[in-house]
Amino acid sequence: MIRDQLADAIRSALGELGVDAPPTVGLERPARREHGDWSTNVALASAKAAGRPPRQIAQALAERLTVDAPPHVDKVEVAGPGFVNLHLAPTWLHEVLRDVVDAGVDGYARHDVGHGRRVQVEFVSANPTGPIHVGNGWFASYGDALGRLFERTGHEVTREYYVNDTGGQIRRLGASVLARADGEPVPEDGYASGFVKGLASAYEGPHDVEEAGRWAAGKILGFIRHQMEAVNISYDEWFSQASIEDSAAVGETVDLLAERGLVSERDGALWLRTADFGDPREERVLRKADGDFTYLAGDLAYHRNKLLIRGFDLVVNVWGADHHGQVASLKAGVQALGVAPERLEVRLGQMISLTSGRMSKRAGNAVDLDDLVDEIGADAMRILSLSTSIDQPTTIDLDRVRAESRESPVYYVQYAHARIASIHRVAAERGVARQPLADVDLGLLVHERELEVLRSLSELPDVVLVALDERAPHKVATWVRELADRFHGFYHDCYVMGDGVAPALTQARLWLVEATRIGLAVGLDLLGVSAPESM
RNA sequence: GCCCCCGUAGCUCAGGGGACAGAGCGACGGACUUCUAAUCCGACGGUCGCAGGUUCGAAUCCUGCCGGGGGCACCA
Repeated sequence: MIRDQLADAIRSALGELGVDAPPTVGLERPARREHGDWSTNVALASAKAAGRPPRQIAQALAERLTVDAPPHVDKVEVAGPGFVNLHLAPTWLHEVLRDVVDAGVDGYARHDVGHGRRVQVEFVSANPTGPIHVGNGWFASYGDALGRLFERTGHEVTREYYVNDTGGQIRRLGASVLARADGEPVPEDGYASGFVKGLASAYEGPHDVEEAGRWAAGKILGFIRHQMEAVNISYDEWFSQASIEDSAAVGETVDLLAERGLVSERDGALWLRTADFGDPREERVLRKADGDFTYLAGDLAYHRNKLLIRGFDLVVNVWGADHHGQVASLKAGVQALGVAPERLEVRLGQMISLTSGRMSKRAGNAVDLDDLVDEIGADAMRILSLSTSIDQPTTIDLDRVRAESRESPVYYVQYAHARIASIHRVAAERGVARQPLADVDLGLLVHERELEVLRSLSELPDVVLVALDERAPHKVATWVRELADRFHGFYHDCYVMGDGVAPALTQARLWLVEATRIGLAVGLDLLGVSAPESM
């Protein structure tokens, strides 16, 4: 990789100058073209320790790198307070093209930082009391895309939906179904949605809230699964909460905590001491005075199952910010079970609301995910939800989303892919076969539009790693848009085939186009968006 | 009261120590006899909420304040 070569060269040049290099040599791609292809701030960073002015170090470094130039470097300049800017010959980008083509869709920007570690991503996990809504869909895209990033970086991923199929929730659902079936109004705390009403008319089981609730939850879950598949999401596991709570798992988990000497009884309740594990509260209740376990106890049993029984190396829970209050006690409880804290991550997504107000099933102002998908399509929905950080509270203006759906950024990117497919088709029609890459003169690719495309492609491996580290799949969306942007510019200014394009240039450009196709395909796949051959 | 997130162009958002702050949409003006105009090009548009601080350098980090959202149960 070019960066390593440059970093090594800089490090050894600094050594010859008697300057201690910082542990990592800061090398970045400047935002401005005139600042070169790569730029280093080592002179600025090491000035203080070296006791020399940064520009003086930069000057000496630039001279060394000019005399003993690393591969592709053809001009070195000192700029600003002490940056050393490296201007590279286009050959470095031609190597990028080869890297992309050699690796292909399967291999380019694939990393093995995970070393096969088993990661579970749990997301959505909305109660099966009705179809999931657009807000849930936002986190669904996020969780799935995060899983894709983990997969591409050498992790083994399990996508999981935790199904609340137990307790009061289910009884309220059952009571709502029975009330509807009897033609009575649903209870105050019930579910009055049209979906439940529709289910009720089909219910033929016994007049029992538990039975009716379980039946309805199963039906609803089937629908949720369908909603998820409609946005290209497939779960590996639908984990039943009842399977935890109806088993001895909760009691066992509490016993385990007791064995560790962290549990005490007071006022008829059982308390877990959590203060030592980063919880701002001293203690949390595990078993209420009425003998029932708390939600926390059940959740700890579930997480014991994830982390100690199934033994995932890393568990990532994607939650809405309205569950913020659960984080500290859960993390503390998991540590109390003896699990290293870094094995459990909770990503809180800020609230998604509609211009008409916060979405709520109870309030009845939620818009079902599948309704929006029917209108704008799954790909537009995914790009829309994956274009912004989950730290950003989002307000969706549905009228606007509908109105703008035809101009969705997704089409911009997909169109680039379709154009490429079209070029390949036309080339085949005209009998223009691509020669083996080794026989093609990539040195002909010197147009600024061509180089811009290649610069974007060179960034993808870094983008993937940063997106992974920051759990920020939207960075992939930003990148893929930029690649498409540069490709459209190339497409406009640089004909691949046609009058006045020499056969050798056609060959080089066909490979550039192919490399772009690979980049777009990788980026779109990471987002779970389709890459059409034509539009 | 305490905790988390956010405040960047008219709107929706990127950028989250680096050199003159970006994109889409909206509004303005151009470009199709070639591989898809779902495209391209140009111009317009900003006290990066406010005030201090750290730094060679702050939209970015720290502190305080203002504004918005969320959370602080023997509920799930």
